[in-house]
Amino acid sequence: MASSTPPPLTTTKSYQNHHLPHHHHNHQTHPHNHRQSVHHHQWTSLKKPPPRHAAKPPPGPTTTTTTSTSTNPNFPSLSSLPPSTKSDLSADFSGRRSTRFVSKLHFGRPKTGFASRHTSSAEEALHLAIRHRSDDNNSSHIDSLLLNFQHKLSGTDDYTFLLRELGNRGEYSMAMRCFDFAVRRERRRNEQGKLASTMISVLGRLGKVDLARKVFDTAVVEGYGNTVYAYSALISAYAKSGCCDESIKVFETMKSCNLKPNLVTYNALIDACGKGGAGFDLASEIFDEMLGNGVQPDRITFNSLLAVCSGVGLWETARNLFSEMVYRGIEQDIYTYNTLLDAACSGGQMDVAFEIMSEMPTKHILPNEVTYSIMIRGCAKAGRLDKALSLFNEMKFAGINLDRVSYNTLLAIYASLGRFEEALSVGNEMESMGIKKDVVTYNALLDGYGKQGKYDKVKELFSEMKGERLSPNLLTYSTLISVYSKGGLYKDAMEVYNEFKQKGLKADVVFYSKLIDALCKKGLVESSALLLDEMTEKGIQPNVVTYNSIINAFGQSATVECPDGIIESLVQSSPSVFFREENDEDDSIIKIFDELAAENSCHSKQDNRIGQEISCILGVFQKMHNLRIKPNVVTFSAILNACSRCNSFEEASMLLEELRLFDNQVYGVAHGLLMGQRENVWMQALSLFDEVKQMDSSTASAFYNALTDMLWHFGQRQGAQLVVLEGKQRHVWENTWSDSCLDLHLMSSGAARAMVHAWLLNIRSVVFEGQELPKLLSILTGWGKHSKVVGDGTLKRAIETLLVGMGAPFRVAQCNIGRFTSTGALVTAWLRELGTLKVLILHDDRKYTGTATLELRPPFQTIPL
DNA sequence: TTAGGGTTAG
Repeated sequence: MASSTPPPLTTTKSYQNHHLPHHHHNHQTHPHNHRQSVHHHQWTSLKKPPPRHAAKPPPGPTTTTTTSTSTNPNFPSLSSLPPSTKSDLSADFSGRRSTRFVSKLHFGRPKTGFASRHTSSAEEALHLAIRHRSDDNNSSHIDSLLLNFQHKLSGTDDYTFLLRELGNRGEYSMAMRCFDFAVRRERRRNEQGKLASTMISVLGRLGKVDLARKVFDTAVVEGYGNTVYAYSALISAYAKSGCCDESIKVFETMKSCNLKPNLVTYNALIDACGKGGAGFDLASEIFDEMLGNGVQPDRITFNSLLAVCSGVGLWETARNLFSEMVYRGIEQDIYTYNTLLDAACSGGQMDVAFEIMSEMPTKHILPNEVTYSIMIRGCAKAGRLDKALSLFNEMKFAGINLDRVSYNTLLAIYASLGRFEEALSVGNEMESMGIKKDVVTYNALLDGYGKQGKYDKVKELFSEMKGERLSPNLLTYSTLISVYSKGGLYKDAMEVYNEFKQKGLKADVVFYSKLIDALCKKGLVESSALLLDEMTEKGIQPNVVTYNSIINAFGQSATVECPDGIIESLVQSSPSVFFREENDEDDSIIKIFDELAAENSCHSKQDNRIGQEISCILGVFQKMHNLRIKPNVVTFSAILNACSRCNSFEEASMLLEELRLFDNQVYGVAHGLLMGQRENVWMQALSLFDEVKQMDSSTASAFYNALTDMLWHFGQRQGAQLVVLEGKQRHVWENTWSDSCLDLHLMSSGAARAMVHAWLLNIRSVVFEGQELPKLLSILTGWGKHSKVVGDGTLKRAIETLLVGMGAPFRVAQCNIGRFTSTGALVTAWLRELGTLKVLILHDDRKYTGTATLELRPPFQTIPL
């Protein structure tokens, strides 16, 4: 799979990992083969090595460089784990689906399971503090309460109990007052230090990392903060807020103060890698450093490493880590299993996930509500909604109560399907169980109704939410702004945006990406480019999602030149170094909405903005490359979709050819198939298809849809059919066909049309083998690829045209306008007609004959669309 | 010091 063409214009190697073959070293002297004693249990060294050692040759080198194996023979470095993926493609192409980490964290998880040595007076004080809390955020009553109790409370244990319990109830300002009170009355530094670490930990748990930092800084200045505990607590606080860089800075400071990091410190750091999305390499380095310093990893270390894998989509690595745990005699717990399951689910390995889940009871670890949430979400993402819903029943049957997350998950599934009655009834059940709807619940409903264009309902829910005194958050606002923009309700979008600003909330990359996407979908590339500038100036780096949205906007119509300035601004190589101060005059979002709302009201010709040449994509791609934003499979699909919207074969083929310089495997396949060089690229194509199969079903089907659409569009119809059959064979679309039914829903029109031909040919061979066809034959189109959009019958119309053009006897079913039916007898008769085979067999317009000549098939063979 | 939910690209 090595590239025949070197990447261009580049000093970095960011694309080369697409081409690197794996190094299968066969070193007999690999450290794994020489493991001897194991620190946990003597007997583990007698056990068989884990299957990976038996089944695979010793793994090749990885990126980390370390000498820890020599300093710690008990615990080899993780760099001896097998490669994280067998893929020849880079992990970037397959991509992690989420680019936001911080908001995925949920703060306020109560601290449980610690043995507290507090007195009953402390409990009494807590109950009084809670009972008398006021709604207006005024926590001053706790001061007098503490004064009353100070003689009954017996030292640090009581105060740390109060801090933790107030923290568990979200009462951080009361906790802060309690902390100030306790520190003031304490003279012993080490006791003050304990209070400070507890306070930092409590604040970190609640996501108040800036406040935690203040407590820490004060503690250091006042001479009781320079402890491993305080540093570890601060590292953990940054970890919980997803601030990996900050965690590492604190860690470095800690070392420069000659404090020796311990197991908790290292675990918190690895946790920070997971939550901050730092990638496995960094976590692995920290792990190695830990070993080098003689700190032995434990269950939590491995659980946190697993979480890193799950976050960045390294399923294979997660599996290997799990084996490593077993091999090392480190016991697994429910966290281990849930995290492993999460890694499997996000790696699209649902079957494996179910297998793992079924093994849990044999290890005496019973699935809990977290396990079920993970599995349900995995099923839902993989498009197995029936399975997701049945898991809820299984869960109830197993006597596991649905909690807030489970209810919200279930509700979100229904809302995303537009099944609002069921969504609302889940909401009611949830409330009847004493769980109030929260921001997440409302965000799911707003998104669901918004996607269906039910704007009145959106407005109603938004005010209902505020009526419940729930505070809309960043996601609420970005959902609403995107919904309104896509619906062309720019005035509403602007109002929501103003409210968002008044709240003092800060936009992030997802906020901008979502808005850019919405504007791109309206063909407003110019405005999108403006926003791209603005976000960069604000110090918010666009990511692959942002650019994918922009790429999607190209080729919407191939008639208009790129407006002056757009490309320059999209492609300019150096983003502004100076961050802009925020003020309204400078706010592009307001300007844009203002203008659009005005145009809207005088019915201006906004559609004229649509239409960019797809050759511009090359510039955008180059810009991504310069910014080291790695294109992924969605970028690929977006580019192919742009090609399908372009009528110029030359432009499309040139674009793909140029893109080969960036990634020869991926774009080489697309280009080769387009040019009719099937024999040359088919092996590469098959391995690309195998890679895509590893992704979740919607990503995979988007890939096949885009590729077949493009091939069909440019007349490479036999090629399109071969591709679509590969997709079918890999179960990209579920239950595609039987002798009696062809299900085309979730397919693009190109994929669907190629599939109809293939299915009819298959049926024909059934007939010619002398078998009888079923009495009734159906072709289902659903609502096409955008099946969530009510009333979008593009696919249905394309299939109808195709069937009529072939003279096939299928007709729209009376009871279901998305279904074409015919009788077996009629279809048999038609298939036996002389001319039928000819219209069924697809041809390619272009065949590559080894030289640069094109072989065009004669026009009389043309099959009508 | 460890696990699950909301958002973006198709």
